[in-house]
Order: sequence, then C-alpha cells, then structure tokens
Amino acid sequence: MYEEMPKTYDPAVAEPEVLDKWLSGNYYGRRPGKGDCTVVIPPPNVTGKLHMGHALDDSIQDAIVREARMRGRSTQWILGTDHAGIATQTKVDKKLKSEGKNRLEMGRETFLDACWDWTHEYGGTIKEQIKRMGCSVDFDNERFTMDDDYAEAVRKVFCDWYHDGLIYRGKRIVNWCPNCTTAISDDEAEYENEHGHLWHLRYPLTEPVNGQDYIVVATTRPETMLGDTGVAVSPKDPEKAAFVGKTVMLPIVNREIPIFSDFHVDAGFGSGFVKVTPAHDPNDYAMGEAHGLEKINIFDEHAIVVDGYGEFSGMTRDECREAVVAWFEEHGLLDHIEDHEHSVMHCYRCDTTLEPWLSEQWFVAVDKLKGPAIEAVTSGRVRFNAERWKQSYLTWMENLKDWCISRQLWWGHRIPVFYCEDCGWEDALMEDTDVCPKCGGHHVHQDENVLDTWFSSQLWTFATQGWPQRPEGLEGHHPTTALVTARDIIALWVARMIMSSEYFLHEEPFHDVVIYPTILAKDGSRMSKSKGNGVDPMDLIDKYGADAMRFNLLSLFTANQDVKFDADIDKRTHEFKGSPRTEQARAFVTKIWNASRFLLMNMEGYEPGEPKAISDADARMFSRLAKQVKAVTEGIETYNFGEMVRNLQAFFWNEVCDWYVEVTKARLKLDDERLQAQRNLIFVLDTSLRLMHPLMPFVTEKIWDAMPASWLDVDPATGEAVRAEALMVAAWPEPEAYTQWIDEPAERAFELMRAVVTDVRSTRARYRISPKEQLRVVVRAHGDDAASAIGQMSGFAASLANASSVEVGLDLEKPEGSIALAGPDFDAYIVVGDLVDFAAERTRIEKAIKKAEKELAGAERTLANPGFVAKAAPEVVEAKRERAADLKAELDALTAQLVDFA
RNA sequence: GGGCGUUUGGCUCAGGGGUAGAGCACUUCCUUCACACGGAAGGGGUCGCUGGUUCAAAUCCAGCAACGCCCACCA
Repeated sequence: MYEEMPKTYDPAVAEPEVLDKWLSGNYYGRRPGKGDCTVVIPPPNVTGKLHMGHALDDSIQDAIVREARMRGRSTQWILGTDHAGIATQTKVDKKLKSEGKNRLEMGRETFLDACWDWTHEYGGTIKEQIKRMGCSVDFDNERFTMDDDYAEAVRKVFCDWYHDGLIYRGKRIVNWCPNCTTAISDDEAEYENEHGHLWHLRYPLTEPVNGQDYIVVATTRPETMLGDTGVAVSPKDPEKAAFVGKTVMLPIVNREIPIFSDFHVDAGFGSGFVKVTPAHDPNDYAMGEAHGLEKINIFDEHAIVVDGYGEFSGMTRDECREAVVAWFEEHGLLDHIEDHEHSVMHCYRCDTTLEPWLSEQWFVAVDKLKGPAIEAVTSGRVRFNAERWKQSYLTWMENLKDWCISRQLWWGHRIPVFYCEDCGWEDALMEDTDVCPKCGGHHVHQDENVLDTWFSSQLWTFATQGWPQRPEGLEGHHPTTALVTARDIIALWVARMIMSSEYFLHEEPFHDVVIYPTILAKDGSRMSKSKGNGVDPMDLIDKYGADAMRFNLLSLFTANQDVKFDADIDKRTHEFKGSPRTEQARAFVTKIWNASRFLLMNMEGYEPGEPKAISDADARMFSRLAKQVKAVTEGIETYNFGEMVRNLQAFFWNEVCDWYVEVTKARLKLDDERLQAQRNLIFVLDTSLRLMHPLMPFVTEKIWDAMPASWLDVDPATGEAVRAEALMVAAWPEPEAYTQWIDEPAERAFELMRAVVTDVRSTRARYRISPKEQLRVVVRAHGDDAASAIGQMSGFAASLANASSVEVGLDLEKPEGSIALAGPDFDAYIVVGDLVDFAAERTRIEKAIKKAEKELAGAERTLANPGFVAKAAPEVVEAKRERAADLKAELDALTAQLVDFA
C-alpha cells in the first residue's frame, strides 16, 4: 500500500514503469465488448516528429479511447504513418545530395530503396513518442500507406475509378514546382504577399486605332510575354471596343496576336489591356480555351526558358524577366513601372515560387463524388465539432474542382496504367504486365507518375481495416467513431475520406469530426521552425511528465479556433524554458498523488464495504461525486474537454482534498467511525481516479496499483472483491449507477457548515489570531433547517475551524467579547475576548451593510417592476423574493450588531 | 472580395438573459503528523464602442473599431 508510494511522485520514474505494465499486459489491442469504438490516428508523416498539434490530437483521442475501453466497448485505436510523397522524397534527395549522389543517376529502383531505408530509420521515432505520451494505440497492428495490402487498396481505388470514368488524363495548367519538378494540388500551394511591380509594356498595333499605334499592357510577369497569344479587354469597357478584333505584333517574338474581349478582365485594373499567356496562367488558360488561342509553353520543367527564344533561351524566370524588361526599355517600349503588391504561390514543401505550367496530368472528376459527400454532412451522418466547421466544409465541397492526382515523383504509389507502344492500348490494371493483352506485343510500359499522397490517405479508415481483401474486418468497426484532426486538413483529407468512403462503402468514414484549436506560440504567432518558437512535446514530458502535458493540453481544448500556449522559449538558443500552465498541471498531478498517499496511509484495518453516508458531509460528497461522474462522461463523449477538465480539477482539489478529506481526518481517529470513513474515502478516491484516468493515465494507474479494493470492485452476487488487472481496463463509473447519491439538501447543509468555518477563519485572519489558538464559537441559526444542518456537522466545523466548541441553537445569546458575523441563514459569534477592536468591527459592519443595502435596493427595484412580476419565470421571481428576504434578515442582524460596537 | 474567430480583473482564459468566475500574479498569515508543486484569509473588473430587442443584456440582435485566421484572387 502506501509504503510503495514514495513521498514525491516522479513521472520520469513512474511513467516508464506504468508503460511496461500496460504493454506487457496487452491492453492496447482490440477486445470483444459491448459497443464499438474505433479511431484512426491521423497519420503523421513518416519522417516527422510529434509537434504540439499532434500532442493535443493524441491526448484527445486517447481520452476518448480509454473512456470507451473502460466502459466495456470494443476499442481499437489504429496507428499508422503516411509515406508523405513530396516530403520524404525531398529529404532523401537532400541526403543524397550531401553524399554527392543524385536520384537521376542512381535510377528509380535504387532511389526507392533509399527511401525505404530512410523510412525504416526515421519511422520509429514518432511511434516511440506516441508511446511515451501514454497513448493506447494498437502498436501490434501498425499500418503504413506503402504496405503491400494498403497499396493494393490504393490500386483498386484507382482502377475502379478509372474504369468507372472518374479518372482521366488531360493537359491542364497545374501548379508546378520547378524545384521538386512535380505538379502539386491547389490545396498544397500557399499564397504569400510579395512586393512586386506592375510593368506597363507597349505592344505595337498592326494597324493604328483612333490614331494610336500601340497599346499598353500591364503585367507582373513580363517574362511570360514570350508565350503570349492574345490580348484581352473587358466587355464592359466601351473605350476598348474599337480595339476588339484588331491585332498587335508581339515584340521580340514577332507574333501577330488578336485582341478580344473576355469577362475575366477587370476594366479598372492596370491599363485595361491584359496580355494572355494560356500556358502560364490559369485565367489566361481559360480565356485561351474560350477563344481558341494557341498555348505556348516557354518553360521547361525547371522553369528555364526553352529553345527557340534566342538570347532568352536557357535563362531562369528571374533572368528572363530582367532581360525582357531591358529589351523593352532599349526599344522604347517600356511605358512605365508601378509598385504593386500581389500574392504569389509557393510550394508548401520547398517554398519555391510555383509556375502555372501546362502539362499532362491525371485527374479525378469530382462531380459524382461531391453529392454523397455533401449529403453525408447535411443529413447529420457526419457531425462536425464545433459545428461551425460544417459550413467551411460545405462551401469548399460546393466549389470543388477536379483533383490533380499525379505527381512527378518516384516515392509513392505508382499509377497502375499500362501503355502498349505497338498498338496504343492503355488500361489500368491490378497486376503488372509486360505483354500487351490486345496485340501481344512486348513494348508495354507503366505510367511514370505516382499518386498524390492524399489519394492514398483518403482510404485511411477502411484500408487500415482490411479493405478490400478482408471486408469482414470492417464489420462493426466502420464507420469509425471519431476523427480528431486539425482544421487545415478539413479539405485536404477529411473531405476526401468522406468522398471515397461514400463511393466504395456507401457509408461515412466516421460519425464525428472533432476539430481542435491550432496551438499558437505565447505571443499569438504561429509556431514554426524558422521562427524557432515551437515547443517540442518531448521537452514538456521531460520537464513535467506526460500526464501534466496531457492535462494541460486538454484544458486548452475549447470551441475556440486557436489557443496560445504559454511556453517560454529562449529567443537566442530556442531552448525551452518552461510552461507555467503545464507546471500547474504537474502540481495537480502531485496533489492527486499526495492525497492518495494520505488516504492509503490511513487504511489500517480497512476491509472493502459499501459506502454509506453517516453525515451530510458524506452525503454531500457522494452527491457531488455523482454529478462529476455524469459531467466527465458527457464531457468526453461530447468532446467538451476544456470545461470538463477544469471542473474535474476544481472538484478533486477543492471538494475532495480541501474539504472532504479534511472533514474526514477527525473521523479516522474515532474507532466506531473509522472503517466507514475508510470505505467512503476509498470509494470517492477510486471513482475519482477512474474519472481522471483517460486524462492522466500514468499517475492514476500508479496509484491504483497501491490501492486496496473498493466497493466498485465488489461483485454484488458473490460479495467477493475482484480487482481488474489494471485501471485502464477497470470498469468506468456509470452515471446511472451514481444518480442514487444525488442529495441536494445535504449539499445545501454542507454549505452552511462551510460558511461557519469560513467566518471563523476570516475573523482569525483579521485579528491575527494564531491558528493554534482554539476559539469558542456560537451559532444562532435563523431557522430549524439551518440549526439542524449545522448542529449535525458542528463537530466537523469545530475541527476545521479549530474551535474549542461550536454551539448551535435558535435562541442563543451573543457571548461577551465576541465578534458577530451576520448571514442570511445564521449569525456566528466568535469569542475573541479582549482582542475586539470596536472601530475595526464598526467599519467592517458598515461596509457589509452598504453592500447588502445596495443589493437589496436592486432586488426591490426589480420586484417593484410590474413587468418583472408579470413576465419573468415564476421560479425567478420566487428566487428574487427569497434573496430580498435573506438580505433583509442579514441587514437586521448587521444593524443589531452595529449597536454592540457603538 | 467572401467567410470565420477574438475583444471579461496585471497576465492566460472560462462562462453566458436574472446579484461578475478560475488559474497565475499580488497582499497577509501558517512549515499542525498527505502535499510549501501545500493550506487559510484577502484586494482587484461599470465583461471593446454605439444603438436595438426585453420586465431584465456582460450574455441575444445590428452597426462600428481593433487584432487574428481561413478561402478566393487582380493580369
């Protein structure tokens, strides 16, 4: 028992021990149960480390899963990682470069081996970190998006969609990263505002219009003029109407290009003339399509100007821009330059400026997928928490455009489309082939592209559970319970999971989408590597323990869209200095430990038995406990962690430790009450530990190890105590089983006793009377209820207030040399002898009178308002009347007291 | 441009039509046999501004302001 409990709780020692117990006990995997709780972890990048977002995400999920497990549901928290195509390939590229190698020289096969090596080397990190947090994920069933069976699922999805006509190939403008040399999706592109210029260039007209022999176009990207194939004006711009149908002679390349009108053009911007470069701008592409313009690609895959443009060929975008501007200036065609701020797209991986680039890509047609995915949410089959995210999702979904899924990478799921060079046959296949099924030729090759990483992660809820090979694996476990994730991947991931699940399984992938707030740095800025203001969750665990970190993070989880994390980071070294709130959470962990330790020190002679209220102090404690059981259960199941966690802390610290344990100390010394007091205490402690376990699993488990069986462990049929192997698999306190304890009168009675104690304590503080000096206390109750409630607990009051006696009655006289404190329910007289400071008491009473008069005046004004009496709810009116009566009683008492101190 | 969020004591934030809350910080007292990572008692706010709805507004509505986020995007 308590001998096993060291005086101070050291998470660094205890947490690994507890972890061993859980892992060796095999509690993490799925067990049969009543009801299901399946949760998939949002797959972190295989190369990643846990960041604060993950730490919060995983704390929430673990709380959900642990509570469900204790409630007897069949739980599985599926662990897995994502191959993260671009991210991994970029890192492996970098590593190879540092070794003087490059992937083009080594070839695809060797490069993929290098990627696998990298994966194996770094893949374990995140798993260990998740383990260290205490997350009860199923470590024996780990998934990876590049596993063979997962790859088969990805391939099936591709082939099915290909054959169902949802996947097509086309030449489109895509966001091209010239550094990663791949297309990336719109969602992976990031806009950044940049200070640039608006160059006004003169394009000579082939024949003058209204006496003008040139027009001026305005552009932020003069280098793209080499690929211009038209000039557009706004149809709403009457001044430009005369130019429509004319042509200009494009300088440098001497191409005659038409002027036309198109709604894309804003007459008010720039010069009103827009140069149109269909191959290098999405809007221009659309205009080019509409007006049948040629699409001329002037850049290669590295954004170098291609051959055929003389001196400009071979230049980078920046060089070319400079050279083109210089050329225009030289030839007197540079009209003028304006400063101009505009947003520029950057690659989310390498931050290179993206080039809108015309290339052959694979797309998913989303028209057929959208409808069911929208319906899943509008019908309520998928609920967003907080609900406000529902609208973002629907808006995004409604504006969804076809999804570019091909990436010009090597690391990833290769597109399973095969081409015959002999007869032109093409098909998507589940099995590789090198023979053409149509002509029998041997010149068959596979598409070189790989799939967007999100294409594989969209299958996460079902491909991790055996789809399509073992559909029975999903039985009862899909849809999954909840998806807990960050709001920035609602579109990227959540939406696509819903689309694919609806398509292949005709059901939603999860019932609840829980969006947690973004964790910002202390000053409200984003945590980022470049700023060095990020916090490593492992630093928090090192310093405060996993429980403290989890508890603090959960207390931050409200419906807010972001929260500031109070960590101090050294500005120079980026070293983590501390987090006051986490420190406070650790203090709470210590508090739980010490309170438990105290109880276990007093368990001599204990035997398990039924908790019984032998006073209102017990009854009130059990009542508060019952309410807490309900609040915690509902809090977890409705994902209201912030509020629930704060209330639970206040409950345990204030109600259990500060009042109940203190009240009970005296009773542990009484032979005839000791056993029942022990039983009651253990019952309250055991229930509390179970409630706190999903939030702070380590310390609660560790304490539970040292605890004797409580009434919760007693089998009602046999009367035998049967303790579970571990708290994490012990039974949850079910709210219905606790409602019998709710006792409002006892709670009110206890408040009266508490008020007496507080009166004595504040008087003591005011008169600087040593806590060691016993005081005589007389309580004149204002009614039978108060008299009996306080009378019943006067022993407690005496011990808590260190009073020699607490005398309670209806008609007691104020003793000589006493201070009087008036309240609505009783007057308390505290005998301080000749210490009484008449002037000070007068001041205090006058202050109290003023306060009471002010409130009474307000209450009477309200009661005098006919509208209030007529329209307010009857119970509100009644409450107000009672309050007014109480205030009057208090005022009478105060006024009477004032006389004594005249 | 569209959408969203925030604005409450020195700090960080809860709450939410009917007498302003917590933690930290602050003041005073207490090392009494679970805990000083503790206990007790205190001080401190006209809940961003302006209107409106209501018997009653910090709370609901509208407008405004400041700050922040997301989406779209101007060649």
